[in-house]
Amino acid sequence: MNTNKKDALLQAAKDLFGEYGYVETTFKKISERAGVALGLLNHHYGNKEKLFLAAGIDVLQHFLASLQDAIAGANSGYDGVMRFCRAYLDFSVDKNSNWLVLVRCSPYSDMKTKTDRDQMDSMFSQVYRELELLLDRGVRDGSIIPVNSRTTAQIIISLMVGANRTKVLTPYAEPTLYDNVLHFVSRSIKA
Amino acid sequence: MNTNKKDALLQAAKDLFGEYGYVETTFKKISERAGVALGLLNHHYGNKEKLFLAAGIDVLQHFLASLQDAIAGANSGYDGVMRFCRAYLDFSVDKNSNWLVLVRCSPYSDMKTKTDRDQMDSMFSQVYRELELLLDRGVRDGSIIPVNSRTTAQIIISLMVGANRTKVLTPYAEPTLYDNVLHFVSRSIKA
Amino acid sequence: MNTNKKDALLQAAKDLFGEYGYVETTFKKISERAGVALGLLNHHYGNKEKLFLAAGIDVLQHFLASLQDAIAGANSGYDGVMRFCRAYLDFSVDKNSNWLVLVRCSPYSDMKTKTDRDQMDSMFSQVYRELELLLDRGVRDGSIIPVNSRTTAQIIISLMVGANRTKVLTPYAEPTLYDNVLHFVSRSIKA
Amino acid sequence: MNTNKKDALLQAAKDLFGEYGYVETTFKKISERAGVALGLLNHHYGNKEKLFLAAGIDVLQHFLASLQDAIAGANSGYDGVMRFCRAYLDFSVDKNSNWLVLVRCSPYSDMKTKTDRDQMDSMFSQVYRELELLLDRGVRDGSIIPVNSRTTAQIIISLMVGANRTKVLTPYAEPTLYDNVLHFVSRSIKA
DNA sequence: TATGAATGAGATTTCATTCAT
DNA sequence: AATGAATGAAATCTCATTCAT
Repeated sequence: MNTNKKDALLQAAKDLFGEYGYVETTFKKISERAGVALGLLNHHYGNKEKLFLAAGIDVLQHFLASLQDAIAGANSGYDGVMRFCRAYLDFSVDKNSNWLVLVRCSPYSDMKTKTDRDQMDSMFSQVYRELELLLDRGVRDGSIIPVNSRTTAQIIISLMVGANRTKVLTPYAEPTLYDNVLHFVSRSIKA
Repeated sequence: MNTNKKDALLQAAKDLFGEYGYVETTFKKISERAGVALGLLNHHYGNKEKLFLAAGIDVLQHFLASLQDAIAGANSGYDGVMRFCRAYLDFSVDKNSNWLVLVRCSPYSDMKTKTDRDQMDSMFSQVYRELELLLDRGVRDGSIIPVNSRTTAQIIISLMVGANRTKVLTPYAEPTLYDNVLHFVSRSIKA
Repeated sequence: MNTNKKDALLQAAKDLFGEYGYVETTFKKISERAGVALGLLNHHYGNKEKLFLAAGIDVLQHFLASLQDAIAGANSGYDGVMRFCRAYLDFSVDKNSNWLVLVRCSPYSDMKTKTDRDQMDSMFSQVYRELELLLDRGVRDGSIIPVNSRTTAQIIISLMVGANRTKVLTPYAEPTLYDNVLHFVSRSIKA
Repeated sequence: MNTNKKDALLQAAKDLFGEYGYVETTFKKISERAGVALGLLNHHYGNKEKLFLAAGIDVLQHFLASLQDAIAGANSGYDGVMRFCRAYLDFSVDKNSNWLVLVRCSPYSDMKTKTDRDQMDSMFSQVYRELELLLDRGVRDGSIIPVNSRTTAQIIISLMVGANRTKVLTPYAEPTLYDNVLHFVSRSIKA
């Protein structure tokens, strides 16, 4: 159904967590934005941390799907890596991706429940794995210079993370930052 | 005096903001850790946000001093850039630097008072400027390949930011990440 | 329902604001007197000032109703004015009217929210208007000497206000003060 | 001396109590306005209520002196009463009289220490006594119609009180209110 | 007399969560 | 599933007052 109240709550939560961060986002605000009763939040999602986890998982799932979509048609390892990076950065500035939920605040690393933290971690690991596979492939098919895929993946993703934060959280990012970053990555791995 | 309670409060604040983040750090915890009365916090720092700002400014000042110290004796632009990066990463894992205050949570970007946000921003800008000067110098003295200093500075700092977050906030950082990052930077700018 | 907690809170607030004044009346006292949880106050009324406003409005509404009731059957302007004054003074010493809420302290004139202050003002204005109409009628029907109704209304109400304060706030009011005031008003307007 | 710190504190207290009321006036504000150290307040005045009492007494003393000054040269009882009323109302709008200290808030009637309340009461009684004496004199010298001086004094002062509150606390007072009140009093007692 | 750092009780307010309907 | 009144613990902040200097 379109007017699914459980989904409406999740969407409102993603919007608000991304916009205001974890603590400034209250159940009252979420239920009002979603247009449903306050009590429904605990009913459907248990507690705030679980709701936050659900929001994060949801964004991460779309993120992963978006990356996999982007790299699906890559015709070389190098091409795949570049598609990966472009998709990463694009997703991070897509108005509808609710990316900020993952950026704002640290409750994912503060999560009290180990299980929840693990669930997020394992999804992030999947992102790393995709990039490593592409780097390996590139080294094999000769489109990428010989590099340690694990090490290089971590550096590239660190660069994505940092560039993204510079872009969305600071006032001094150059407009061309993302393009520059892509060139930089290309230059540093291209065979 | 040595047993300055105002300073004790600031130190306790830096410790706790770094360890628990902004919201989980309460007045009660800070005053207990500092061994002073609860009311002294508002007496000396006005309110929580101002105390947080004072903590951030303090860490940032030491950070800047540390960077400037490190690059002081550089014998080339390239050498300076490498010293800069090493000092950045070293500071970020120095147990006594309270670096986490700057990493954890977003209140610096959420700060309600524009003046406060501006104060932090202007200090961060100084960090950028130092790196740009070194890059320019390296291009001039031939130790660095011809690059746009502004663009390159932003990429390098993005990489520092991302690598640092990967290191301190996630469980999957390789032990050699920082070394790898330094090699990577070196390779990408060395003439 | 009969055991309405929202209403119980309002009643407790009226009692306590009248008895102790604005600042000495705490949320704790109110919720204890009403027999409800502390948090319900903000849930239902938002904040202390809004609750105070609600209490004032409520008293004022009963006051206005009481005045209108009293003057309804007046058979002349003069009779109406006297009924008005008697009803005013009676209400001000009625144990159940919570009149003191309006007398004690000044937060109504200190109210931060302009809208709230305006709401109170417009209700007070209605009191003036009622008296002016009666004075006009009295002048027309010949039961009152020719006076400016606006001017006279303000003087009469000033006298009510002052007599009331003398009665309820000072220790030196004569027992017959109210009767004397009524005679005084009668003498000064009767044709 | 001119720069007497004790006096400076009292003056600041009178200004601020009148402007902001009892509770909104803090020791910090007073000491800052007076330009002296915070601790001096308790040192000189003991506690807040005693300071407030000192402020009230001081205003009341000037008030009494002002009334006595005004009626000193009265050439009839009637003339004296009119001088009394005019002086009352004038004082209440004199920018330098700090009259509002007596008007704002009710702490005088809430005062915990009986002795303090009594001290204020006895000064107010003196005001009543002055007016009663004038009324008696007027009845005797034939300038005032035969009235009960005690009763009439209380009514006249009630009118002063009410008119003053209407003037300084409400937005709907007519500009000519005070003049109208004086005429009204004159008409109601003149022989 | 003068200072201002220091204290801690107490106030308002927020908010996740529970629960009767 | 859905509602929103009700709860109470906990947070920030205020401020008169004390006290060492």
